[in-house]
Amino acid sequence: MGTMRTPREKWIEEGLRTLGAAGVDAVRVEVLAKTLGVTKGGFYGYFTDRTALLEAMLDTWERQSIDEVLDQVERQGGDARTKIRLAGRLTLSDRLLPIDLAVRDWARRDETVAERLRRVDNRRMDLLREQIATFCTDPDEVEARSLLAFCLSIGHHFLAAEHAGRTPAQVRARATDIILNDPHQP
Amino acid sequence: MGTMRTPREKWIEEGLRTLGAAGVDAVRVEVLAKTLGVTKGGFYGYFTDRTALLEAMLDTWERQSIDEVLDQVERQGGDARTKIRLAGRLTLSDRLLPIDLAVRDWARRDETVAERLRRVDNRRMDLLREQIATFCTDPDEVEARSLLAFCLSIGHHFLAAEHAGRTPAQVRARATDIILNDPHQP
DNA sequence: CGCTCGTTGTACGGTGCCGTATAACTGAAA
DNA sequence: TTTCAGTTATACGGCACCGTACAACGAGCG
Repeated sequence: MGTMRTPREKWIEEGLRTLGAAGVDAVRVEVLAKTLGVTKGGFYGYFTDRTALLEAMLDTWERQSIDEVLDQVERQGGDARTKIRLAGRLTLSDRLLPIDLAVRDWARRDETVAERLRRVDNRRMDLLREQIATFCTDPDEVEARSLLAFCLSIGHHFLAAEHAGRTPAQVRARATDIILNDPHQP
Repeated sequence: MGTMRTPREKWIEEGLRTLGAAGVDAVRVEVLAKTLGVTKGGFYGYFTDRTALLEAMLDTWERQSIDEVLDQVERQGGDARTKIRLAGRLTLSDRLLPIDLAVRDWARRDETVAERLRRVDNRRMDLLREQIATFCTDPDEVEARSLLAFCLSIGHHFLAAEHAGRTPAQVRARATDIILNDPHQP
C-alpha cells in the first residue's frame, strides 16, 4: 500500500498559512503544491476541488480557535482579570492572529464563513462575559465592557496610527485598565 | 476632438466600489470594463497598468476619508461628545466603510498601503484626542480612551457575535458611554 | 462635408490557475 | 520478487486576465 507522502493535513496547514499571509484569494492549489515541493497531482485525491480545501481549512481553524484558547485559559487559572488578559493574548497567537484577521475579512463576503466566525466570536464573548460578571453586576454593563474588551483585542491590530511617545503596549494596557477597573456600580 | 466617454474618474470610482465589495484581488481591469459597459480599450489611455489604477484609487480614498469626515464634523459643531459620536458614524458612511475595511486588510500585506492608512488613522486619532482632551486632563488617559473609541468604531464591524436580547446599537451605546463618561481624574 | 485626433472595440500572445486523465513511482503485502 | 493500491508527475484543454497593437468610430474643427 502506498504511503501518504504529503497528507491531507499538510495541504490544510499550508493553506491556512497562506490564508493568513495573503488572504483567501491567494490560496491556489498549484501555488500550495509548489511551496510544498510537489505538484498538484495528489491534491485531488484528498479534496474534490479547491472549495473543499477551503471548507477543511475553516473546520480546523474553527476547532483550533475555540479549543486552544479555552484550554489554555482553563489550565492557567488565576483571577478574572488575569484570564481576560490571557485570552486576549491567546486569540492572537502569532500563528492564529493573521488567520483570524483574514477570516474576518473573508466573512464579509461569504455568509457561510460569517456563520463560522459567529460561532467562534460567541465563544470568546461568553468567556469575557463570564469573567467580567465576577466583578460587575449590571448585565448591560457587563455586555458593554465585554464588547470593549473584544474590540480592543481585535481593533488594535487594525489601527495604524502612532501614539506620540508611548508604545502601543502602554496605551493598550491603560485602555485595558479602563475596561476592567472601576466598573460603575449602581 | 474625441470626447471623454468613460473618464478616468469612472474607472477609479468603480475600482473603489469593487474594492469595498470584494477586496483588492477582485479589482481586475477587464471586469471593471464589463461592469462599466465598455471594453478595456480606453483603460490604458489613463493608466499605465493595473497598479497605476490601484494607486489612483488609494489617492482618492485617502483624500475623501480625511476631508469628508473632518468637513462634516467641523460644519455641524456641538460639544465634544457629539463630535466624537458623529465622527464615529462618518468614518463609516455606507460608501466609505466597506472600502475602509478592505484597505485595512490590504494594508496588512502591502507596506505602501499601510503607510497611507497610517496617515488617515493619525488624522482620526488626532480628532479623537483633541475632543477627549476637552473633558479629560490626564494625557495617558486621553490616549487610552482615544484608542478605545477608535477600536470600538472599527472593531464592532468585525464582531460577529450576538448580544443576548440586546441590539448591537444598544450595547455599542453603553460602551460609548463608558469611554466618554466619568474619566478617572487624579 | 470631410479631417483629425482622442476614445473605444477587436484581436492577439502570454501567463497563471483550474480540474481531468493517465502514466510512473513506491512501499507493503502476498 | 511480484503484485497491488495509493501517491505523485506529466500532459492536456479550458478559462480569466494581463498588456499591446491596431483598426474603427465619432465629436468638433476647418
